[in-house]
Amino acid sequence: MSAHLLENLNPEQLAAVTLPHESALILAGAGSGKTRVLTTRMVWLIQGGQVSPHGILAVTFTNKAAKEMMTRISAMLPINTRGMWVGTFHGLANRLLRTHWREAGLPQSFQILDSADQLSAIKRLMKSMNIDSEKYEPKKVQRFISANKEAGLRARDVEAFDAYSTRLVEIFEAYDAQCQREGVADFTELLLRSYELLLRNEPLREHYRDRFKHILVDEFQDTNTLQYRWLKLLAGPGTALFAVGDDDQSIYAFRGANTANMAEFEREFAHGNVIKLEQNYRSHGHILTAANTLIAQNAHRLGKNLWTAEGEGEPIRVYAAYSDQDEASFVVEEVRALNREGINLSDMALLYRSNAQSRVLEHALFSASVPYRVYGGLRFFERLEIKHALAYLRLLTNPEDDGAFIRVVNFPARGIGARTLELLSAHAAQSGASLWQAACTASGKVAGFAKLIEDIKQATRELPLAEVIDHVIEASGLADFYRADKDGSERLENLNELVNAAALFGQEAEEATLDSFLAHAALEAGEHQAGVGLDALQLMTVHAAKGLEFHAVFITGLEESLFPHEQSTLKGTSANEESGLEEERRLMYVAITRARRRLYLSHAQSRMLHGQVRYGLPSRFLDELPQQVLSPLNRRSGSAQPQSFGYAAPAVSIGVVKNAGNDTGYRVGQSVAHAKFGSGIIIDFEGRGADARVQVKFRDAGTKWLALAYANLSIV
DNA sequence: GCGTGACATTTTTTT
DNA sequence: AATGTCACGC
Repeated sequence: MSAHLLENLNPEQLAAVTLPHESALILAGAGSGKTRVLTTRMVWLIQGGQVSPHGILAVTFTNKAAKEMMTRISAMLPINTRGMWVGTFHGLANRLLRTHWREAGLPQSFQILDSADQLSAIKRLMKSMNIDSEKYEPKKVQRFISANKEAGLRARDVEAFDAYSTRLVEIFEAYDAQCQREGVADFTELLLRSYELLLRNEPLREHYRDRFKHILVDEFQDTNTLQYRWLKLLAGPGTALFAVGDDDQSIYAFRGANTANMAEFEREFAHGNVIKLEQNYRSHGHILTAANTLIAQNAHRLGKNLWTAEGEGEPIRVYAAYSDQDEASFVVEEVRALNREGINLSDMALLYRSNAQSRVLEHALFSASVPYRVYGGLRFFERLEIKHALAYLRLLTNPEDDGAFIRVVNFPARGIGARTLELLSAHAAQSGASLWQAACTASGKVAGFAKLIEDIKQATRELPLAEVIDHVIEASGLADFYRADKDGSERLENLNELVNAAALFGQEAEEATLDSFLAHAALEAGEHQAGVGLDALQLMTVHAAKGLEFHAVFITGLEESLFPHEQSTLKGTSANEESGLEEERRLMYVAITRARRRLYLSHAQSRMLHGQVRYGLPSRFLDELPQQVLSPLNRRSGSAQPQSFGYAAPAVSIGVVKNAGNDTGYRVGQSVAHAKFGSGIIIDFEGRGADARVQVKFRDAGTKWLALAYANLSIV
């Protein structure tokens, strides 16, 4: 074994990498070398002859993480890594189902529905069941179905307690039946179906249990109930489960991630075999102190404190802006200054809680000609024109796919409207056939469509993948449609890009069939964006920043109801409120720990939200940080603007400033303090003189109307 | 069957 | 503000 493999590992990392063949839980803090430990262990196991690449299963959450893992392993190991099962939960589940489709009760060419496909399938189903979509919102139905499947439950396992939930369960059941009929599986179905397959098929289960001597899981804190069960089922008595995670970075509870899995795993598998990686190699001292102090205020933790051998570094800069625009221009100036000092734009990140906040920031960056790149948003395979092209392809390989049929039967327009389709689906339902089968016996325009698909099928029979797609785009009329559309050139380019993607896939994939390409498109909606090489400022939500690091990080919009987000704490029971706030705090923790050297925190007194000016109080998270590592920034000197934190008139740009009478000295947007209710901000007023009343939004006491004559508000 | 305007609806996101 | 959804009229 090459000796340098284990060089430069600290004692804890070394212990984790060289653990014997036992299950273990690795609590790996932010920046503690988690991925390195994971990949080094795999290489160590293989090089030491303890296991063949064939006997390893490694699971991640994102394709990016899986790819990263593979790249690192290939760099360390000169062997063929093909036989290794490294991938996302969904990717691996798909692999199982493709191999054992018959046993799993699926057609060989089953197709994968992404969330949007799933939603339209639900809408279609509800229409056919005559269900009022006002009373049962399709999105809620989708959440209901997904949440149950993620908990490992089928419709028959769900207990209904009233008329409403009874109906929901009925829809759930009908939805699964429809998917089965059409030969499609949604994301969660991949997991649930492969779980059930292994559960019921003992020989198969034993085969895989025997095969996988080591199962390694990344980002374990993000697993949901079903994923954990899936892992437990695959792990036999001779399997060592190696789970790496950080409960403090669990930020996906809102979509089913179950933090309790970590504690449960410790009890069920690790049996005290727990290693904590607490040395942080990323951030300077003050930044870590801030992160540690903040997260210590969460009650539900496994407990862990990061430390660094680096110095304290610079203080954390806090900027109180008058408005969102002021905040944006502050960021622009700082970014430019740092860039002049030699920091690459790509080594700086601009983070926000929700996507809607990027607009103002983008505008300011654009006006100042600072190159930037926004992550998130519409992914390549989710674009409309791509979805259409893929639907044609799906129909070719799986004619039972009614969702694909509906999507393309009249796009581009062929004069097949709602009425015609209604008749067709009634006809199909009557004879228990798919829309495609019904179309084959139809006449008129529908028959023309059926012939078109048949012709394409004939013409592409012998063609390689990329040419199939090229032919489909032309023959379907998609290309002509976008050529005729004056705004269609970008969409045409994307369709071209799809052909390129297929060509690339043909070169790289083990088997470049149409089915595998379609699965690839559904499972890896990936970062197909151009301009990666350019030096540009990185804009993204805090969620999207997890796993990344930057020299300088700006966390913007640190205001109550924005971050922590009001939706996260408002609804539900007090227990939900508590856990919601804790998740927001973990989110803030993730944001802070992205920074290596420099961290900026900013909040704005006023902000445009939903087309209205809103006044917000500074986030409670700012108060929860140790004040000695913070350095409040004032507006650059020489400015005509007032300089203190809260005591300032809103910037001119936010519109009309109401004055509560010219004699009171109070105005909308002003920070005030009340003896009993604490600090707050004035959001409205009425009356004048002795009758004047103001509406104050208090940090902790809610929103109240107060008479100025009695309230004795002090200006903060 | 198709285009247009009124209307609601705004967290976070991967697969 | 901006975007998507839906009903209505041609």
